[in-house]
Amino acid sequence: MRVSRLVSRKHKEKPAEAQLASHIFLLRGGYVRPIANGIYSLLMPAKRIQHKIIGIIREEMDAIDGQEIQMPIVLPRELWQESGRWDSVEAELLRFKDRANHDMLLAMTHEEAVVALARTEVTSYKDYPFMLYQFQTKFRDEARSRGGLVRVREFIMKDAYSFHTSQADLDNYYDKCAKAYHRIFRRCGIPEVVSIQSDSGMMGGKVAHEYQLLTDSGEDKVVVCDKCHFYANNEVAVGIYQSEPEDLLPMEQIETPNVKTIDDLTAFTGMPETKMAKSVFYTTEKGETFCVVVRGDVEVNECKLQKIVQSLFNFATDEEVRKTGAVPGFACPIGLKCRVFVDHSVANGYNLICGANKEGYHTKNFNMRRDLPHAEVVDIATVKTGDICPRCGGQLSIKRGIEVGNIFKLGTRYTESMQMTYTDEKGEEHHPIMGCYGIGIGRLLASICEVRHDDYGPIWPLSVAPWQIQICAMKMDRKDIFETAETLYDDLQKAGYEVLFDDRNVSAGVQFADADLTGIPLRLTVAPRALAEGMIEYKVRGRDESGLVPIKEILPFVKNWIETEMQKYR
RNA sequence: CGGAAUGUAGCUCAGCCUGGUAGAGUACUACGUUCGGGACGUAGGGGCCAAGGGUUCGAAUCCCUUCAUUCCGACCA
Repeated sequence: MRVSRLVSRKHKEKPAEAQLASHIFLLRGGYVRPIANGIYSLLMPAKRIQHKIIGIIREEMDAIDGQEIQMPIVLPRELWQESGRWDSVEAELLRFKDRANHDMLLAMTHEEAVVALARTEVTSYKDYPFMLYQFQTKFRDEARSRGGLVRVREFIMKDAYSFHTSQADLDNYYDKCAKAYHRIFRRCGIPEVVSIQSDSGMMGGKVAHEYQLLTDSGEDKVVVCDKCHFYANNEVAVGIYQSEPEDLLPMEQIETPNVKTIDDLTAFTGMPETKMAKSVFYTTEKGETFCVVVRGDVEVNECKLQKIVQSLFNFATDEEVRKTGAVPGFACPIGLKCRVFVDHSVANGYNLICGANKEGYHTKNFNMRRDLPHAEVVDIATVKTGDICPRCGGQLSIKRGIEVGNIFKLGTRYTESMQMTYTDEKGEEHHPIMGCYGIGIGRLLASICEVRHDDYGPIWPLSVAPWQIQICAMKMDRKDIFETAETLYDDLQKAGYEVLFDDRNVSAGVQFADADLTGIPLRLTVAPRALAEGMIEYKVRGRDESGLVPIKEILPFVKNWIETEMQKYR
């Protein structure tokens, strides 16, 4: 490709709307252009990167016996009614009517479609297991897209669905897929992606993992143990809150005028937050108020709480709190007329301070096991830096990450609701067990840029770079330069390399700056000084690796360099 | 869906407070001088100042409404 022909304008300045490095460079480098909120066009450089990423993923999916298919983007309402998601998924699902006034939707995921396909194709146990996958556009009407290609509304995803006749077979395949995912990220040049335990959210199912690229610019919170390399999503991570055993002292009331918050209480009593029990009240959508008790230093994890309560909720008003018999600011979980959930951090504590349900008073020496024995003990704590790892006793910390992929054990959630069955060797019918496996292609592209760039632009790994080689030619108006550069371009292309040739007669600064924004790994420069010696210069993007190569030896040099470099991405 | 900010040339922005009919840099076109890390000069093209309504003799500027974008939350396979 010639730069002079390439439709991909470069910008010197940071676009006003971009904050993330990947967003800035993808716009500045002429990779993507926004069309509407969270909807982008890809220009040739980005399209080529996407093509390479898809190629890598396809190889890895084929290697675990995946069968590539393609399902439609537009689906009819009936399919999603079968699974129940037409009603359970709200605004994120884009619905519309066709000319016959029939309800349709833009697929945000393809479980329904793949089950509809597979249930008529596969009816015997002999045909199991199998995995179907595709690269297909998804549309999710996100409340807030952001970060360029990191969170968009329309995007291409590799989604794969496996079908099994036993849990053991799914477990086995799930592990194979997990390994394939690590290979995919390694081959895409981001081997630091980690898999973490996650919440299965609206997908249903029990076991799920996310693949997170840990980076400060990520939007997800990830809990990490530096000692045993345990990773978990903040929504499911569990910390341990141990307390030194103490003798149980008798409860007593203390006078605490105007002391309402935990901060007030630590200041007033001189005791640490870890000796406090904090009561928080919520009211569900149905209007039921309940109380949760956590240690003073612990934040309630509302995602965990939602799963326990099985309902949406908001903070209770003071009036709602009073109805339970508690006094706002001096609330105590004892003797309330509502459900009470106690976090392990409080259940394991000794002689804590809590409210007294009496204006101006708190209670000393609250011991949940003794004083509130029938409360429900649950895990509703938000893990924070410094908490104890449940596996190894090391320290947990919170890091940020970008979720570049995920895998789920779906079970029979969809095959039951959509009545997909197979006949086993005894002639009995069963619902197959499913797994599903996703990778967002555009997000992966942006993520690579996010962690592989310098001040001047992206540094694409050779395995995904839009082109393998960039030719810069200084002073294209000189005949010797022109002829050498053109010949080099021809020869490299004939030898099968992907070459971007900057054939413009512009200054070195412009060429190099644009080359940096394009981020191609190997740059060859044809310039007067070296050419006088019969040499061509090479420079590796993002590294202190450069030198001169005799023109005659350029093809073997390139061959060797590319082969050596590609070793890193196998 | 809440809170905040911003919409002026392809891009980055000034002008707005204090109303008088549109500016800079960059990018683009032509010519000349330059030429190894975003050169310079001269000339030129390019804007319904987000949209709609109002106030006014007169609105990019003041007021109202809507829309869009960004940031922070909520939400999110």
